[in-house]
Amino acid sequence: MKELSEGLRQKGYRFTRQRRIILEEVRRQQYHPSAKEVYDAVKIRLPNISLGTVYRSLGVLVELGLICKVEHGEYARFDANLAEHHHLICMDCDQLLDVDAPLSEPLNTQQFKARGFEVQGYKLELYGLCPTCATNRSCPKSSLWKQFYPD
Amino acid sequence: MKELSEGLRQKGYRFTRQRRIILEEVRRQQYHPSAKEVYDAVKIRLPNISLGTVYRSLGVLVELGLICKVEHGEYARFDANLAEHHHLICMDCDQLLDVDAPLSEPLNTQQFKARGFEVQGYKLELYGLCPTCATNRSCPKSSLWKQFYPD
DNA sequence: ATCAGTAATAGGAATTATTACTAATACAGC
DNA sequence: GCTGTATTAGTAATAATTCCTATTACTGAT
Repeated sequence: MKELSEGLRQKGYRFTRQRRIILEEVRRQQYHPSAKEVYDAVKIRLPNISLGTVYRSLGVLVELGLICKVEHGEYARFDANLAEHHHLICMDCDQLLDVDAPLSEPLNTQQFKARGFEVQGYKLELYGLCPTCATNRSCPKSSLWKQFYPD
Repeated sequence: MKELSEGLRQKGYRFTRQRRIILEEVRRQQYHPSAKEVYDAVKIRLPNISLGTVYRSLGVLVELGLICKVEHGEYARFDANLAEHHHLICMDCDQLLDVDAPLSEPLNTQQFKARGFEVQGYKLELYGLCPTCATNRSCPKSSLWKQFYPD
């Protein structure tokens, strides 16, 4: 938690119980929680927490670089995984998953300079099948089956 | 417009004036328009068009693969550019721009297979400076200047 | 061309993620 | 502990998108 208190002080922000617990709960979630899901988890420990505080605190944590925000679909999701990784949206179960692997060939961000762009970073979003759905697909009882026998 | 009427027929959808004009207007816009901006443009030609129709039609056009949807920030944007390209969000002027260039080294989507992911496609979002802001940055009256003399 | 069946539309209401507002609270420095 | 002020709780407001329903207008058959 030192990085939180240090980061907050450097920006002139205050170290509050709410901010500490919100960060702890985002870190505890293994799937990317929405603001509402963070709120529900924090509410168990701080029953009077307000949703506005969760939104504001998540914004501060993103600003400090302690979590990142993934905008996909109808609401934003948050992620305490700071290692270089990418995200995959499974086209079968529609889940958002971490792909904890750097690219085998690092992306050359200088290649866009010729066109006048100065690229400083990037986000890579992969589309396909997650390990679970990729495995089930080869099985007759898989999701592929559903197209013949829909619910 | 043949690809529109054909695509609609294949899905069992109808070819309507609204859908045709909405596609024409998205194609005319050179910057990625929001649903509201498409609505405003279409309204000049079809004064009674409703916003709901624009949203529904844009959804159908995405489904047919005639336009793509870029979700970034507070609202979705639409893009009739079907060539392989990426998007850059300028960290200075906050605009979303097309980067009309395929990667110099094509991304190897098979590299994730070892981790169980079957990657079928991807979206690459670049962060940095657009040509205009990158040029202005080297000038004293640039946006960099603003950090010393904020508005 | 006319007709019938039904998908699509117009118009407006409903939904919902996120932000804004304000009085009360609690952190930080002395 | 005291004081100044950032932060919070609670609630209202905002705004993108979707939903609802009577009416309109495509489409395929006559």
